[in-house]
Amino acid sequence: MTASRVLREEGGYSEDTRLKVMEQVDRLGYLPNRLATVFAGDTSSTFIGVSIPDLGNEVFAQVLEGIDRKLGRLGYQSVLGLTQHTLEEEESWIRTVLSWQPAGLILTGRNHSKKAMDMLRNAGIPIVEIWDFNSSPLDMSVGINHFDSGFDMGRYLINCGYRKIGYVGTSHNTANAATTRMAGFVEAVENGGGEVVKQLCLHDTATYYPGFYGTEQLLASSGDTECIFYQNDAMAFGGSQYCQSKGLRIPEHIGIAGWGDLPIAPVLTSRMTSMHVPHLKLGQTAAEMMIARLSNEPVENCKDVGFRLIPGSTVRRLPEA
Amino acid sequence: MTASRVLREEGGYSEDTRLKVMEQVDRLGYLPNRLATVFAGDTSSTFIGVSIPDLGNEVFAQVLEGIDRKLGRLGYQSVLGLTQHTLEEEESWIRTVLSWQPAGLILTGRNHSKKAMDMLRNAGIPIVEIWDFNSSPLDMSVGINHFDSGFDMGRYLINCGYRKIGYVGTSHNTANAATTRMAGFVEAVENGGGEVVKQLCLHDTATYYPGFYGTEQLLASSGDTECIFYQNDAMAFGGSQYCQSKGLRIPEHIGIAGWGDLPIAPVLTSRMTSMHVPHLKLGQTAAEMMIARLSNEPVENCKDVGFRLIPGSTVRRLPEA
DNA sequence: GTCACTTACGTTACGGGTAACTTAGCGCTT
DNA sequence: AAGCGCTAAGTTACCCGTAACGTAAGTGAC
Repeated sequence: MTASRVLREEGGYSEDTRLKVMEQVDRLGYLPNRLATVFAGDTSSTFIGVSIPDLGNEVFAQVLEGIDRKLGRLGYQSVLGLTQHTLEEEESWIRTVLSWQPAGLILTGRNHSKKAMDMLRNAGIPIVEIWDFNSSPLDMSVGINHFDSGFDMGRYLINCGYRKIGYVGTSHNTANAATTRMAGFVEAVENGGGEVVKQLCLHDTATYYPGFYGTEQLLASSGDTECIFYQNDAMAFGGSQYCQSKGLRIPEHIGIAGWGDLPIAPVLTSRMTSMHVPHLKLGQTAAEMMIARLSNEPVENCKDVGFRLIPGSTVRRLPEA
Repeated sequence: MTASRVLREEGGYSEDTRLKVMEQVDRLGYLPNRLATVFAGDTSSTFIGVSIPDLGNEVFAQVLEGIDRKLGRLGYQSVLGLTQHTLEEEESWIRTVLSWQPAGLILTGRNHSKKAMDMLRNAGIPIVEIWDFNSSPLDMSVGINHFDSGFDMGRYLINCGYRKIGYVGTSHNTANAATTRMAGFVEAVENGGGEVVKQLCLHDTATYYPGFYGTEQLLASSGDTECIFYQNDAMAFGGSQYCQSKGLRIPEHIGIAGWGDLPIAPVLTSRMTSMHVPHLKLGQTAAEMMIARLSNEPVENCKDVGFRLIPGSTVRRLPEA
């Protein structure tokens, strides 16, 4: 007991005793068993469950980096769950991770299976839903409005004078943020008198190569496409490489627009038209909200970190009005 | 107790009782507290601590993806630690994560602080050191021989006829795999009668933009450089973009060689000369070794997953002998 | 009817840390 | 010298799941 007091620096022991305890700690290489503390119910754990769809997508890797760096600095640990974009994986991961008594959960996306929702509600721990901004979250939410970001890009491309526009992305069983962006995009294009000549949703990862062959497929079936909007910058870059390999000049022959503004963008000779999203900050904000809640500080429970359109030079300039 | 037996499907209860238990489980939304089980010492936990330097580097994101996907499928959870390439961060993370009684640890790199080594030895749990192949690991190891991979690239560039070769990478307080690669590279170049005109180690992340401005710096001080070897593909790509922006043609005016063979490589119009490393497989192998050990299956304790030189077309072809 | 055995379920104890309480010893006051 | 307040240290009980053991019925053989 006295040793426990010394290790927690609780006071109520003499300097003499403290030294004796520390000596034995060193001699034995003693490490406290935090499981016992949490188990006894005296404090909550320092685990934060973090679910992420996949790490092949650089965007999510950055979000996770933002989360874990912030959590780590404040004495918490991320327990990772890669859900592969499926609600079943997420549900089974939630069940497991909750049995380890985490202090809180950070989940990517706003869709959860019914059983997952029940468990989350019963868990009685802080939950931050990230990525999709959600004004009526389970508990807390931080993200951006994907519909609006797609809509703004669609309107921008219309304003640039494009009318026959294609979309290349990936599809999953569940509606996700990318689906929402696409919906916003389609609405803006159609409102603006344009036409989405093709919505290509590949069953693949949202990375470079699918962007490359997706563009090949799209142009094969809709050769008159003037501009293509991609699910993210990696796919857009793959697409731009395909176009160049076929001798199509960007933006003279075809416009290319990405989403996410990846770290690769600043080095490209032509700046990619894209949507900048503060990924790292998004992750950090999620971690901060979580920790504020765990420290019983007041927290705004919805935060929109916003996006910013990068005009770039891979679509043609706005025509002089 | 009967409820415990039902939930573990241990047998020794009637169907009638089982149904009654399950009914209450549903009614109460009961989730078992795995902490208690582990705490009682009956089983080990299903946490695996995973330390990763950073996730901004796509290579490590892929390794982590390989690890977590495999662990997740087999019922284990990754507890993440981003060490930011420092031994101090790693040590403090190890101390914390060990207090949670993980079933095992997967650590990136072979260097650990003295105190970390003591803790790791005392922990009595399986440890896999990844990334650097290590024939005398703490416990188990899977990775590649970075010295050899640098050496092979150096020899290849010499064989291509290059003599004045530059290196652009990043530096950290501690020697790491990249340092080892550079050493192998320098040895091969000097053995082959070439000269490493400049070894530029930036205090920055190993990503696109540092590759871009590092190349600018290198060429400003050593204008006669014939070829540049980069710490990784992202930096090499940034470098190639710098060269192109200055009108330098690749490989006619300057050779570019990367390392790691990132997913971006297949879409580039000119295949990047690089070193292919099976990142995902490396992660999966680490997870498999861990789980085999935890299941008391026999495990080879050192695995070299190997690398493969991608000749590419960003360095000039071998001259006809 | 007795014994051996099985099935179904109950009871006790334990793990490691700590909250809450108790005790021992000391110095100071009156 | 008794009484009080304080500090330092010890004791007990608890958290929850399960191993190990106990027990009460039921079954079948002889």
